[in-house]
Amino acid sequence: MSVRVRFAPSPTGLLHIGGARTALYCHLFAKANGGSFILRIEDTDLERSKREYEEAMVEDLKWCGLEWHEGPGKGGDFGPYRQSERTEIYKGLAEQLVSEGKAYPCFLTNDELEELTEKAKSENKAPHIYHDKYRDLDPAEAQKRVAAGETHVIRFKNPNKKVTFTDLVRGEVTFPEDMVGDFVIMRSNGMPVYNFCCVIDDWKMEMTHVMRAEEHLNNTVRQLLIYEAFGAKAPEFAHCSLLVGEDRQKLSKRHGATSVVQYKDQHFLPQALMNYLCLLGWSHPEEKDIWDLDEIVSLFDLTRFSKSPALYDIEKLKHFNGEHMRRLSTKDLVSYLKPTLSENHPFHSQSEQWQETCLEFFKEKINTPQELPEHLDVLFSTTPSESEESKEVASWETTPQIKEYVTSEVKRLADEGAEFVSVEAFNEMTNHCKKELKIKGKFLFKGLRLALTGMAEGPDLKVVIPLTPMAVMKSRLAL
RNA sequence: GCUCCCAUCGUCUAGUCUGGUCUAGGACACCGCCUUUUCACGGCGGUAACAGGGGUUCGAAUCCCCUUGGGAGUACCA
Repeated sequence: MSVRVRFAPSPTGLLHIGGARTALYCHLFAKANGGSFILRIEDTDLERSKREYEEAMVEDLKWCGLEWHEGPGKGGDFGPYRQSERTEIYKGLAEQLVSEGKAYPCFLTNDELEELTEKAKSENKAPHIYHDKYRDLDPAEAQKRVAAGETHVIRFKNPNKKVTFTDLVRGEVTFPEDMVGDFVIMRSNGMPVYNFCCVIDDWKMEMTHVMRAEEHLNNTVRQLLIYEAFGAKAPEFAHCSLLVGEDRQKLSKRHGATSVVQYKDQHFLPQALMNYLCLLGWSHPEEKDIWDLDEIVSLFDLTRFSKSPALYDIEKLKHFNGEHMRRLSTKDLVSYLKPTLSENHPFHSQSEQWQETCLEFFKEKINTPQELPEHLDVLFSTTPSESEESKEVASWETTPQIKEYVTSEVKRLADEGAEFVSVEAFNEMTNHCKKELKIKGKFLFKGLRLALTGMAEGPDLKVVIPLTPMAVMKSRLAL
């Protein structure tokens, strides 16, 4: 039987970094095994689920490069893929359980429920211990009350047995018999509850593996019980570690930028995000750290998962982004970085050739597009630096000599129609200062730098000067 | 409270299953040196970890137990 795994988000918000990682693992696992990756929308929470969130998630997933084989809008043999469109299936199956005596209607009101929970707590017992009041109500009587339209939920009649299963990343896990009690499977509004519809769908959609985050580990006991009630074969489970923030708590909005779309908006490279996320809980067999997804699919397997939670660190993500950016071809590099610059940035008015040379040079100095503009200042800024160092260089008696000379030289070149000061021209200036003005060492180079760029430090002048537009040069020299 | 999970540098991790080759390896960050007119890049190097305690064993980061610590769950959220 071929592998089938699903990513099943709830459209109650934007795609989260943690969700993206889970989706990535599912995608990779399916691909590594020649199986199918399915997208299923878990929108049974009517109040919180929004179609716009679903649409945004689809977009973000696509941006991540995680394509799926079956899902809403895409089709497949096991649809519909939106739980809100499958309520009849759940309803029928819930009724089946009731008729088999494996589930029962419960008429507890919210107030009663709360009271019972408080009572259990005050007695230091599990909160759910008294929720089974209607467990043994005569089925005929229950049926009558349901038919009369009395508000009710459907509870699962827990056989109260110890549950053991083998998790693909955690090994054997055992839960005690009294862990969950008679839990709700159908809400009073007729919608199923997560643990119920999740099982139905994984079963009916013939999932072979369920990969999800550790927060769901405890849910597995309920789900296993339901599979058993239907006599259905449960899929294999793999619970991967949680992603945590600085405070070691589950990563959430309050930890800052945790939505995928924020990284998209900040122009991170999706391949860098995926690469980094993948390594947060999974390790490459040869400890390689920079790669594209398709380079590791054949290597991807469940045995290399870490069991402990991983801390999400944006600084390291930036490093990954830098590495991936440097792997881009010149053409891709330009089309990646160019749109990140503001529309009126002087970069855009330069030639294609110039842009390529420029970015090939500056890519070494940055990890993210945000860092680019400040580096570009050395080519475009006409505001001289006011740092201590600049003041010192300006105070040297050789500096005015250099400035006077290069000013006349640049003027001559400009008058001749040169658009840039070429490397050759720059070298000639340097030699002139050296031979005729007898200036050398740091007095020469720092003086030249200050005169030509207005700054005391920066990248190699031989690269920077030929890239500086003549108009900028003239402005700096007050020509 | 109860249940479950987890535990190697500040962080992500390799090594744990199949004890010895681990005076614990790599990466991010940090620091230093080299190169460079400067900064960056690069190269080289450095600081830094097996939570604690008991076992088992000739030998334990690796196996067992306890303690401690952290996390998750305990909903008519998923």
